[in-house]
Amino acid sequence: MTDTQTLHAAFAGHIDAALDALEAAGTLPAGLSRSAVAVEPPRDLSHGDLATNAAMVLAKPAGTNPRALAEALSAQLDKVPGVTGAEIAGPGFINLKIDPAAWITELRAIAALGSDYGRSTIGGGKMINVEYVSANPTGPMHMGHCRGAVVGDALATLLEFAGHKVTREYYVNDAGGQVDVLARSVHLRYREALGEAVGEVPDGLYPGDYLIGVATELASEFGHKYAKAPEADWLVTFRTRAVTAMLVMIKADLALLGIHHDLFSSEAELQAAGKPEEAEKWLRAHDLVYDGQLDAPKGKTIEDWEPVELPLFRSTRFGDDQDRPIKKSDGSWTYFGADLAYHFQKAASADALVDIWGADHAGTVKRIKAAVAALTQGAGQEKSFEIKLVQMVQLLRNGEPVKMSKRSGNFVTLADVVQEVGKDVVRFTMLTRKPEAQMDFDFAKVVEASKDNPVFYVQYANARIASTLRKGAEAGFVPSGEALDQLGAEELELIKVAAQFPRLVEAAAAAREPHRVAFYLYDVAGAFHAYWNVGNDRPEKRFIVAQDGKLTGARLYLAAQIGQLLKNGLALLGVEAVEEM
RNA sequence: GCGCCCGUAGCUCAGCAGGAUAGAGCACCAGAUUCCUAAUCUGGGGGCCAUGGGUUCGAAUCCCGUCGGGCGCACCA
Repeated sequence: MTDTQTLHAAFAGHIDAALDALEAAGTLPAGLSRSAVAVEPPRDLSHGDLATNAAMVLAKPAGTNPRALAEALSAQLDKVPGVTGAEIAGPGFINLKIDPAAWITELRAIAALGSDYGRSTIGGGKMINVEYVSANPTGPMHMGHCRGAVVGDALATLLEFAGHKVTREYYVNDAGGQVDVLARSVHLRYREALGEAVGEVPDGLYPGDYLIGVATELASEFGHKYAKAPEADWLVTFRTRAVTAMLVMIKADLALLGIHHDLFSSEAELQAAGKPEEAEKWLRAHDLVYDGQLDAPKGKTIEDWEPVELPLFRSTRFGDDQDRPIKKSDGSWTYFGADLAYHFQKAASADALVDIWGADHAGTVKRIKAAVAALTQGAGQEKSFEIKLVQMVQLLRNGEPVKMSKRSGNFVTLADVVQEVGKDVVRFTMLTRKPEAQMDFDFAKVVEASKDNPVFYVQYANARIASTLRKGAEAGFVPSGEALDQLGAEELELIKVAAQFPRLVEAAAAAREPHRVAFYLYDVAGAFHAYWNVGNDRPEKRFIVAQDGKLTGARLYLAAQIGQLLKNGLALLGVEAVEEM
């Protein structure tokens, strides 16, 4: 870390100091929360370079009116070095005009910090566990998993950049009924590999071809040993081998998107270690688990419904419709029963948990949060546990829905999509909308419109910069910070957009919203392209002005720093910063 | 029936934990290439922010109702 400070950090400090001064003078009551205070460029740039809402957000808790507080605060801010004017406007905004030299300083900060420009310490080294993907290990990744995978991955990177220690975790559901189905499906393919005519894959088994590989391996390894053997003889072996094979495939699929987890946690191992029993014991001792009967399900009729006594978690106390079983009638753990123990275990090695879930699991949020909160508090830990729901992606081809059913084997794999439209397009498309809104992903449109895809707009800006630097170098010009005072108003506008990056990173990380980074980069690219085109009409505004080496050096320096910014931003999204297109 | 999410321009979507005259892309119209990649840029038309109330100095943003769309509501995962 260097002691180079960004403009954003400096002004956050200035506002803080000014508020301290008001507190000392008795103008402002001490101890008010300043978390809502923001310094940002005003929407209308004619209002100034920076604006703060401090007077407005603090007026109410301070028991005064915004204008009066703004008067006092602007008097303080007027004294800050580098501020050339502080004006009160509208309902109580304070608009600051800044010495243009400050923008040049910011440009130098980008150069000094390089790939660390925008990196923040607001995370304070807090350890956050981000769990995402966690698809069942029963087949390859399909498009339904894609959005959560990309959002989770980008969020993890963003949190790291904002000063957190991050663990990227994948929870492997290798203990439920679906992996037994997987084992049986592989057994069928195993018999097939041994030459048996198995016919069509029966209903209830996974029909996909992707099981043939592992089945063939098992056939050559074990021969006919298990062909006629009772299930009990081979189930565990086949299940273990199949899950391992599926995970290899899943990891390869994720790698296509540039996604790599730090940790794969096994549900089966968790259960073998007795973690759910420990959790149950504690919950029973605190009257959060009891033996009881469930009501018949509502909204659905089930023919063979029978009331059974099960261990139930009192989730109705936490707003759930119904208490929820942690064990099945055969004594095995429900998904929920194992999951609460899993999250409790995760919480022991992290300060905060973030889960990325598909919206189809929304109904289980209340119970798991309640159970985990009870367990962690019981253990004397207050752990934040957030669940971010990612809405469904409706996959279309020419406006027609594409079926995504793992059962039928007729699903669109993630690998197919990445192959068809490219990793960067997939990632950027998934990240240019907020995750809680549903989205359509139409192949035809995405492929056809790929030339207009925003990702190329951003990448093109970076490629143009790279190209300019190359051309400059050919002509004997290199970026130089020597004559930056020659940069004019148009160049400063570009730097102002760039200077928002540190603030944006912090806001996006705090809100757990990586999509803001994508939209911001689009703005930066837009500002760059706009500036570039000024040079079309006015050759003296081009980056390379052959007869003026000093000016060219300064412009190339600017270009290089905008390029650095784009690289830093694209890295957060996991999108390549290509240098040539 | 109940719970969660969404409803902003013709289409696809932003709108940063209420704030200064609602934004962008696509599409449409009118322009800009003796130029460092036009995969770009400049300008224009187009919105009772689904709807009805409420909270307050101030609401697309917060709260409640209604309508519309999605997801979920088994000891599945």
